[in-house]
Amino acid sequence: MPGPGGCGTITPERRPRANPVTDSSRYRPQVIEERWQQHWQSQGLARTPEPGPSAASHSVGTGEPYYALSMFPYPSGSLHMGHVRNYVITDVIARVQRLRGRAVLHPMGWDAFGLPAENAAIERGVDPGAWTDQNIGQMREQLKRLGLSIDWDREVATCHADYYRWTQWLFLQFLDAGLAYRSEATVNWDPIDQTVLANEQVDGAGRSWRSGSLVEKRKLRQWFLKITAYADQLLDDLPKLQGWPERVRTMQANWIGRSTGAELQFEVVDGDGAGTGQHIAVFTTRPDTIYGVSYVVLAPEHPLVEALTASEQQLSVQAFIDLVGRQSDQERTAEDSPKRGMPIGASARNPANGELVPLWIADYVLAEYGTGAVMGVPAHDQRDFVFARQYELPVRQVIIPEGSDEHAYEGGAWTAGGVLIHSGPFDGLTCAEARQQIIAAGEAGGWGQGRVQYRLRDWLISRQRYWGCPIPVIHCDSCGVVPVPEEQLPVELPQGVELAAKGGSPLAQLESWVAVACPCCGQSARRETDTMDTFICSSWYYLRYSDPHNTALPFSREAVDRWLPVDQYVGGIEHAILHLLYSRFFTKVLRDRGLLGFDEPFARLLTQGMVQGITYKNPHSGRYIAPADVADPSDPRDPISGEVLDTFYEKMSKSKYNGVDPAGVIDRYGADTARMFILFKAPPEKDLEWDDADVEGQYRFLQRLWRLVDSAQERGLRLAPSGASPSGNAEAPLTEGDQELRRAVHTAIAAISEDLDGDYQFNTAVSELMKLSNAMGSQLEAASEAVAVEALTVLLVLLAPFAPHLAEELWQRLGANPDDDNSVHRQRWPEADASALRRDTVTVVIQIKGKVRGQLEVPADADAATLEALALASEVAAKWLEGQPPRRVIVVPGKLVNLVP
RNA sequence: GGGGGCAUGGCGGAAGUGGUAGACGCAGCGCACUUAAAAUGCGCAGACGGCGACGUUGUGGGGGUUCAAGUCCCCCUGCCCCCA
Repeated sequence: MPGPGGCGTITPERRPRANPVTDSSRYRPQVIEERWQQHWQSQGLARTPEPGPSAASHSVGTGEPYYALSMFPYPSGSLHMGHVRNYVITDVIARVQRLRGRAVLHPMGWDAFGLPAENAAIERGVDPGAWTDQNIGQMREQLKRLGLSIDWDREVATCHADYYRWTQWLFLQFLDAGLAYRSEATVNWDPIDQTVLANEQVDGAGRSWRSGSLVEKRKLRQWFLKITAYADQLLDDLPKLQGWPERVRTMQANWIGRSTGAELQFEVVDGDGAGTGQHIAVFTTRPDTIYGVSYVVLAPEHPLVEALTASEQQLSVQAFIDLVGRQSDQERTAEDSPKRGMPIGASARNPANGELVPLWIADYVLAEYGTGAVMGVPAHDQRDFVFARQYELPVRQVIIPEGSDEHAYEGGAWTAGGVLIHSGPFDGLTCAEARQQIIAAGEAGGWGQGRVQYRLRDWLISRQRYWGCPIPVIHCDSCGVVPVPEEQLPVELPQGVELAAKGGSPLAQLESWVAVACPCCGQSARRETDTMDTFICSSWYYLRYSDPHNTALPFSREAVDRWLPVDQYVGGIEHAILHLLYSRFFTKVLRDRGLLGFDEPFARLLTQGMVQGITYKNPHSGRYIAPADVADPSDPRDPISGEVLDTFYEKMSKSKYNGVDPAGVIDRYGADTARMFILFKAPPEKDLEWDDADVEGQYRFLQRLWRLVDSAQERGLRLAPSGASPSGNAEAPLTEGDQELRRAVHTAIAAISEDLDGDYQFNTAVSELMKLSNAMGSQLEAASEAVAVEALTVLLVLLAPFAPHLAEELWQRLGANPDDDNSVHRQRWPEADASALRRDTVTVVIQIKGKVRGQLEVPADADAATLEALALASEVAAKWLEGQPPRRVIVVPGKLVNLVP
């Protein structure tokens, strides 16, 4: 591949300048990029401006704060293309905002706790902390090669004690607020990783998101955060997030899953039909269908099941419970899976009409949701309908569509609205009316009440793992759960723990660490040995960046309110639910604690698409083939069998051999090419197909820019110190060529400014840069010096956010002095000059009945009547109207004239 | 099953509030430079017809609204995502 080698042995300075085809006119990113990265670092170009008079000396960066944030990475040790895309997007945003005069915070850090470090420790006997720090070091160096304008002075790592000290401090805030509690719970137990998982970490097939093993159910005493207490706020504030993608808001709303309905009490009856005093509470969103109940179903885990099961049913019920226990929630409730259940030999009384209905247990009812019991209304719920058909339970219709007869809908459940029948005093009411009145009747009769139910569960945060943030509490036999006093924070992770042991928390095995005096009574007590879910650590890191060196608090109120909410957050769609919901929850809790003064942490969210690599697969063997082993990409064949391969793009991964290493791309083309390619190839939120040929094309574009500036330099053009606008005047009007070039320049300013405002469209912004470059390529040579210099100045400033190294190099080559800090990155974003965009004549289209038939060059200020007259007089009109006057004429000034015969 | 999104040349993708479809780039073709190639520069390029100026057709398929539809409405097909 003819990549840029950088193999010349003669330094540019020693070459004679006369020959245009010299090494000095070759773009060699390998030489310039590292130099500028070091220079910028020494100049503090990415440093976050602090408020106050000291910063006022410089014109740039003293404006309103702007916070540009990428989702911080897990430090795996190697950067992949998904990271590159994420951080380049955020970097462009940060750089544009600086050029626009904003004071920019653009930080980076590490989501550094988690299982990979612990697994590496077990497999290789290394210290998880040392392993993680080494990875951080590697990744930081890789990131720096991208030329990101990150303020590294604000770097945080969640696994460092100076960070997790405050994670613990914040946990104690939750504890103090009554939002952290311990509870015995059925938990998802991962038998491979030997830990519990949050519901969110179990996939649709009931497998661990990390180990992939089937998750088991276990009862354990666990720590929870009471996110359900904020369910309403988290849902109701979603409409505030207009800068978020609609689908992310929808996903969060679905996840919270608020449903309004009623909790109704069914009294258990004995064999003679007499009440036993025991009640089964069911939750339903359809209290209006209560007269259609034909049975009540309990979750197999429901606490009353054992007591209520008739003795002759004991064996089969127990067998059924065991069977269900092996299924995941998803399997149990999937609509297409068979519903299974059995009667337990007891009955309950319908509180509305006094009827006795049988009690069942079934797999599709979950103990965790609602009350763990539902009323079965086969006529008006599809799952109940399927269940009833299967077990020959009665189906009674109590809702009919308005105006229809009652037998019209027997084929399946009628789940839409209608009018009540067979419902005693409620007959004739609409569903909505009946819901209210039946709830009212229930409240009056003591057998029901309105209730709001959420799909959202409390957040299980306990992990039986070493490499996480220790939960800062102490268990004392006499005082109970005692928070570790603030001044004793951080509770540091101890060294030398045996990590390979299975079956519980590694910390529990280190007696010297566990045994501690109770802070309350001084008696011997024991530390909590669970660590926190790493999602806790990532739920507040964006706050810490505002004040990363604070040793008295996680952040000061002043700093956090100055920088937040984050103006633009950028990251993967995979965090649409968990991380973003948890962060919103944290923000609201901390607001209620008075620690910060805003409701939502992220004003705008950009979810960038995946980076996909070209993937070859043998359709018969199912084997993936590395692109390097495919001899002819236009006819991809298996290198061994010669079979034709399937070709497609898929997310880059090792097992598919379709990954592209960012370091290799930077080595070959430089960071600027990689940045430009990624931004240009696809809109930011869409998946991006990595294509070496397109990368090559992007490199050629940067080379063209290099040559363009090189020849301008040969001509002796230098950047003007003042930057006065060469707009011409009456005595010395601009030539037509100058006007045309200026129009191209200011069109680019307007278009790119538009593309970078709010909704970011980097792909079209880059294409506008290309257009400007094309225009300059043909017109710069003939342009006057003033206009040419303006064009060059604008081109380089517009280029600066995208290809920062090249823009800076060319800026300096055109005469700016790097030593007096005249960086292209400290310039002002240009303003489009409306007078440059003005033109004397414009082309309008002549349509005949909506079809384009010709064009007309007209004065730009021609009014509708003039345009109509010109169009009617045109040859096009003569040809198509055949002498008849048009029935109708539509004129869109500056655009078209439509003649309708 | 529910909710959301998408569908435009050989390919990636452009097209404020309906107003010249295909910007920009990749791949391709032609020309110039070169002994030649690479690189570079210039040009062509939706499809069909025509030597041509042009004409017809064209944004997944079908219908509709409109002077005018990629864009708005209805139906259908396919793909993707989320929730069940």
